[in-house]
Amino acid sequence: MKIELSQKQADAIRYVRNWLMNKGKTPSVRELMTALGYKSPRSAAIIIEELIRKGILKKRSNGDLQLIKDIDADSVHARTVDIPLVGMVTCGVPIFAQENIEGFIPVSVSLAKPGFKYFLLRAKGDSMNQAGIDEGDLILVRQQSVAKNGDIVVALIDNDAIVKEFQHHKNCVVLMPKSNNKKHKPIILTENFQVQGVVVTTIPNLEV
Amino acid sequence: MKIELSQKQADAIRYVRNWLMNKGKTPSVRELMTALGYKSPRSAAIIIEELIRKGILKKRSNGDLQLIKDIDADSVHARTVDIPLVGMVTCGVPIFAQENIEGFIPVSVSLAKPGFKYFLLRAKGDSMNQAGIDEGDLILVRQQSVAKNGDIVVALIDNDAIVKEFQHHKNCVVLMPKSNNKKHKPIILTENFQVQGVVVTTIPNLEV
DNA sequence: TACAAAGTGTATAATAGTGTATAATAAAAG
DNA sequence: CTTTTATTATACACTATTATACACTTTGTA
Repeated sequence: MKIELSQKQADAIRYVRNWLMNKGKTPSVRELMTALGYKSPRSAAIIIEELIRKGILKKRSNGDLQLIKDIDADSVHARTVDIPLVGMVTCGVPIFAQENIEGFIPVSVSLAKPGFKYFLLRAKGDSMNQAGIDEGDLILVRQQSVAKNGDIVVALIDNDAIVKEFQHHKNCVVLMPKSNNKKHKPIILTENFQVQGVVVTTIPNLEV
Repeated sequence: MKIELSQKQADAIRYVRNWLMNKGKTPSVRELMTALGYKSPRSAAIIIEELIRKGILKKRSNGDLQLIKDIDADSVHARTVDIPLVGMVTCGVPIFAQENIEGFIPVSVSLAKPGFKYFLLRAKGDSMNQAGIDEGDLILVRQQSVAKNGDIVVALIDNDAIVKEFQHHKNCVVLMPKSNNKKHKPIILTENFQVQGVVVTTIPNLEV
């Protein structure tokens, strides 16, 4: 199924995706306006309406946008798969639920191997900079609920997605930070919590 | 039944929980304000109003807040509370005094249950290695002044935090070492000494 | 007891940002 | 030319946040 796109609409999609990758959220109407060279918010709003009508964008309940499908994926790059970018993790909701997914980013199949389930996460804070993960990086995570000692895992703690080193001891599990910054503490847990996945690789933030 | 929470609201809940755990009361509007990074009490008040509306907080007759239901600790999302790490115990100073606390470490609420007061202690020496406590281990201690026979208790003797097995006899209390090292002797005390707490669990050799 | 200081919850108005809608204008097409 | 389309300037309603003020309680001190 081919979708007809105007030049401006294609630009808008690319812009939304880049904004999503670099800032972790979709742009506002006025931000899209200036990015596309318009001088009125109405112009950008019309582009958005069209893309929603074509099923590429969606409007969430809170008003934010959501990038449903990536238009490059089915046309140009055959050797990529669309991996969901998980934003704010909503309380009590599976990490792959619709409301957690900000959009889809094409990732090379040499990283995201067929047969496994992956998601992308945006790193915040510097608690993992010793492990090569800096603020704003995108983290490619393979979904699995088991981990072995030394794995860098993603876990949901206190309504936040935490990325730390997994250490299983006799009675408990400790999630260790890999920062040299003393302010980052380990987290001590019982065994009855769920690991969301293990980090495969990180994609450095292109911006800055 | 799921409750939609914004990030700020989730932060607020965690903050209230920790405040409750460590200070025995809920924070004031302005304390929550600074904790959440706001600059106006109105902003924190709105968060509180929302959480009251969602049935998570409640306002008592005297105006204090009350944490009605913490989001149920299911297997996916682990909840934590910040437990003070007590370093060197200073002479004559209560164990929870500011000068004794090195920092706070998040511990799962399934280990540190709300309603009790806990602290973490670093084990030194090998007097408890038979009981699975080695040098450098972190010990999670529930604060209480009574103990029953067989409990591993923390007691302050001669300005030192001692971890030993509690045994109450007719006229005296004996603190038994559990080491196979002969140099560690039992300590015989009269009843007028203070038990600081009982050991809940130990975390092997955590470098913080 | 009286007073002052600090901390409390609450309320108001102002600001900045948001999405959206209207009517006027400019460009393109018939 | 007229008609249609795209774009503009502008306004409106809404939300989040801010600075600030007010009335009240507690607390220590003179």
